[in-house]
Formats: sequence, C-alpha cells, structure tokens
Amino acid sequence: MLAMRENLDFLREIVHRDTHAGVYGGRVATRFPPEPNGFLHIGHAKSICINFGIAAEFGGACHLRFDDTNPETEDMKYVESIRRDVRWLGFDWKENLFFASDYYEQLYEMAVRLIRDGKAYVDSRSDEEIRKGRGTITEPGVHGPYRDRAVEENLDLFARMKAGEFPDGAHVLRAKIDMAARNMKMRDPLLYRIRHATHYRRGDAWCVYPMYDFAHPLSDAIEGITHSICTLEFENNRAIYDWLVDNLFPEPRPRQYEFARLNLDYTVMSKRKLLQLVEEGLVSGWDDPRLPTIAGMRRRGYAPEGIRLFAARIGVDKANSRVSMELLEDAIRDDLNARAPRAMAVLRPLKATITNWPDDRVEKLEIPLWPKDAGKEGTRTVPLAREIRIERTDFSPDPPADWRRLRPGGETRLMGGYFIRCDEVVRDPATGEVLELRCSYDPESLGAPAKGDRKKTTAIQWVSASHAVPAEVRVYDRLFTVADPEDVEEGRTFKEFLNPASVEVLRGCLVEPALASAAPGDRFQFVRHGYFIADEADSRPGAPVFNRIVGLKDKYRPVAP
RNA sequence: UGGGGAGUGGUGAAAUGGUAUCACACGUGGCUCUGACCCACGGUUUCCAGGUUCGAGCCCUGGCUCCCCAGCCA
Repeated sequence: MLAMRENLDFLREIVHRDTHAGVYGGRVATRFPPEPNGFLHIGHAKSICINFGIAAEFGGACHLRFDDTNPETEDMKYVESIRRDVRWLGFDWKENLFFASDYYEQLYEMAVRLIRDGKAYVDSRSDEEIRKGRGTITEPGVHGPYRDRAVEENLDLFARMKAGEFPDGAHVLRAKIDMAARNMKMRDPLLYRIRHATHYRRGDAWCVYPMYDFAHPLSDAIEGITHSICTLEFENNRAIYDWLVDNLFPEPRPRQYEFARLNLDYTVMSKRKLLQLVEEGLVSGWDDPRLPTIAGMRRRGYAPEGIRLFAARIGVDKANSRVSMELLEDAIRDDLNARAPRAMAVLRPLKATITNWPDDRVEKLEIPLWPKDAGKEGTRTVPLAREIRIERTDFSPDPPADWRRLRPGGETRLMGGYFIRCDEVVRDPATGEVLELRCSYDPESLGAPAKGDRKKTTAIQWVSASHAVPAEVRVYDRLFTVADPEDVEEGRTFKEFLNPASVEVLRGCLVEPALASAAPGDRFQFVRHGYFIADEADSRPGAPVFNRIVGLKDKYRPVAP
C-alpha cells in the first residue's frame, strides 16, 4: 500500500482521497477493458500498469474485462493474445476475468427498464436520417418523429428487434436525453443496434448488440468498479456514463476518470495503422520486433520489468504528450543492465593473428559474467588461441586523436585476456582492404593493471577463430524516419515514412562458445554492443539467432587526429 | 463561431500561495579490463497580458495555441 507516498499522480490522488473518505467503504476496483479486436501495444501497457498498479497499491482488485460488443470485429484469437500479454507484463486478474458479452441479458433488462421509465425509445429512421437529425457542433439537433413513441410500442419494437424480426439498421434504441445538448454525445445516444452477425462467444443468440456507451458504464457498475480509468477521448462520453449509471444504479457508483494516452516517437499506435502494417506485409507479423505491440516488444527482447519501469517513469497526466524513444530505451537498458550476463560477440569480424602465440596452444580464460560493480558472481570459460577475430570497428589504420582501440603499432587489451600489439597490417593489394592484423601479445599482462599508454586504451571483445560459434544477428532501428508518422499532409500516408533500414540482418557474426547453448529467450549483453536476446522463433542451440534489444549508449564522437 | 479538455527546460513528469524539483536527452569533467554502468557540474523562471497578494506555475480577468466531440466503432 503506497497510498501514503508523496507526489501521487492525479489518479492516485483521487483514489487515495476516496479511500480515506470511505466512499466505497474503502474498497478499490479498477478494470482494464480491451475490445478483442486487435493486439495490445505499449499504450495499452501504460493503461495496464495504471489500472493494475493502482489496484495493487490500494489493496484492491483490477478486473480484466473484454468489452466485446461488436460481433463484426472481435475474435477469440485476440482475447487469447490479450490474456497472454497482460500476464506476461506481470499482472494477475485472479478470478476477475469478465466479458461484456456475458452481461447481454442483464444489459437488455436495463434497456427495458429505461424504456419503461420513458428514458429510451426506438428510432426507426435510417442512419443517415439520424445523423442529419443530430445537428452539428453549432446547431442543435431536432426531435425525430419516433421520439415520443408510446412506452408499449417501444417495448414491443425492442422485443421484436431482439427476436430478429427486423433487418440490420431498421431500428435502433436511443436514450431520450436532449437533442439540443451542447455535448453532441448527449443528443439521444444510440444504445442498441440490430446486427444479424455471429458473435465469437454468443454465436447467433443475439440480434441486438449494445453500443460501447451503454455497455461500458453498466458493465463497470455490474462489477462494482469504483474507478473507471480511460483515455482522454472519452471525456465527452462521461456524461452518458453518468446519466446511465445514475438512472440504473444506487450510490456509491463507479466514476470515470480520463488520462492522456501514450504517444511514442518514431512509431504508430493506432490499431488501424498497426493492422495495416501487418496485413500489407510491411512487417513480419504482430510480433515483428520493430512494432510497439506487446508481442513485438516481447520478441524484440524487452523485459516486462523494463516496460513497467518505463510506465512508471513517464507517469500519468491529462496533457497530451509524445514520449521520446530514449526514455523507453533507457528504461529497458536500466533493467537489463543488472540482469543480463555479459558475453562477447564479434558482429563484423576482422582476422587477427597473435604471431608469438604457439600454433596449438589454447588457453581457457575464466571471464566474469558481470562487471565488478554489478556485485554478482559467476564466470564463463572463453578459449583463446593464436588466431582470433576482433571487431572491424576496433581497428583504425589512421585513428582520430582520442582513439582508444587498436592502431598500427598500438596496444589494446583483449577483454579478459592479454594486451596485444598490432605489428603489421595485411591488406588486399588490389583493393587496399584490411584483411588481417598480425599482432603480438604480452604474456605478463593477463590480469595485470594497465600502466602508462595502456591506460589510455580500452579492452575490446574478441573470439577464437576456431572456437567461435557463427550466429545471425538482427539489428533493429526505428520503424519510421519521422517522429510523428501519423501527422502527415493531406493525400500522403504514414507508410511513406517507413524506415528502409529498420532492420539489418548480419549473418557472418561470431559469438563466444558459451553462447552456442543459449536457449531461446535468453538475454545477454554483448559487451560494447548492446543487449541481445536469442530469438524465440528462429534461434536453435548450436545455431543461435540474436535480436538486438537495444544498443548501449555510445558517447564516442571521433575528433580530428 | 458550440461544448469538453490541456499548456512547466529539447522530452515526460513534480511542486496543492512560500527558494521551480526529478528522470530522460544534451554539454563538460571524473572513474573504468565495456567510449557501458557509476559519480560530479552546467543550462529553464512556468503560453501571453493584466490583476489580487508581503509573496503567484498555483488565485482572478482577458487573450493565444493545441487536442477531443457531429460512427448503427471502441
């Protein structure tokens, strides 16, 4: 119970206030209410963290409720993926798994009550006529010809709608509120529509389906939700929420509060756009590691703890905002830094021969899995032999002034091993390309502190050529080239801003032998590169495939020699 | 032009009438067998204009800008 913590966000402040005032007898119940018509993304993760987080902090419960009121778009495969994603994020709804579609009977009865009370009526005009009658932002709507239908007629019509006597669109049930309301949402909102469609859970049992504005508040009330937290675009809908719940439930009843949804730079968050990317094959699927979907981030290697840390860091407020990628990536790194063991991988190999190292000598070095400041134990064995591979970018024939890596005639340490000196650079006589470095090692330097010029160098990663394991490595980058791909001029599409270099597949990579047995899902820090995960789908023992989760920060900016 | 919301360093947030704080990013320096991590230092005066007050990011008045609302989607 963190209720006494200072600097509560506005939602926690409300819950804290209500709890202390005993509004709900001290009870707290929130809910996460997805519609099963798509995959969850990082924006949902924010909402999940808020709803489950508040419930946990105040000793309450958070329900997982599927708001499944539209038979035409919903599917069981989505409820399964949503359940998996919420659980994976680390949250538990316990016995509180609900479906709005289980409330259809109760909801129907409530609609009948409203009709009896003269608060709802059947409108028999076309959608177009209804739209016209609604007026505009500046002009009031007008009363339609069916608005004052007798209660008995309304009851009869609604029952026959339910019985399937009418085709889609023939009638709708509307709340009788105020056609001149300045809030457009209150101009007799639609409560039910006829849909002769098969519902993924209710089959053909129903021909009338409740609208979100009807089903959502009443489902909250049915479940005894106390704080119904949703996003800003529902602010206008709150009036309907209040009207319905006040008309059908006693106090204390649930109340709706709205927060700003998450926007992330260089990606898209709308279900429609995400669906488009998947369906048009612009990404490999819902779990494409470049996508901001939970499934994508899981495949990418983001840990749930890192995502939760991110959610905590961005906080929650009512101001529309756009979060930079760095914030997300730093949270992911921060989490992994303490939990991902270190390993060496050479992504773009350059041959190096230690000329004063005996041909057949192999030295098994025990190298710590963790940097000293991590405070963790454990080592892995890394064989060192005469012929090794180092990173191409760790050698420069003509280095800048602040170069700390290998240079002709210069020394650097093989991480966990010896200092080597680059004695000779072998080039392709035709192209000038560097083919091999001929080096010599200092036998006295193993485990010895660096002195003199050696202090100005850095230790580099390496692998033994004959012991290294070949690996495929996928390096991911932002999916779009512009910060806000949804903000495009008329006539253009977000798809024009897809980043052609959002994934780079490196096939000739070499990793240290210990990594051969990496199990899919294992995460490592490849030193001086970043965090990587053995891909759940494609990695196999002996033939590992790694995804770069996120790179390490790199402040190095070369200065002129 | 109607209604509902929102404006605090580059980004996200805090400060609830009393010295503008934190994280990320950025810059500088330190440390380092990862140019990582870690540590230190640096830049903002709260959308604008008035007003109330000893004192205003917080209160009042008037503007400005942005977002949402006219689906039988949610």
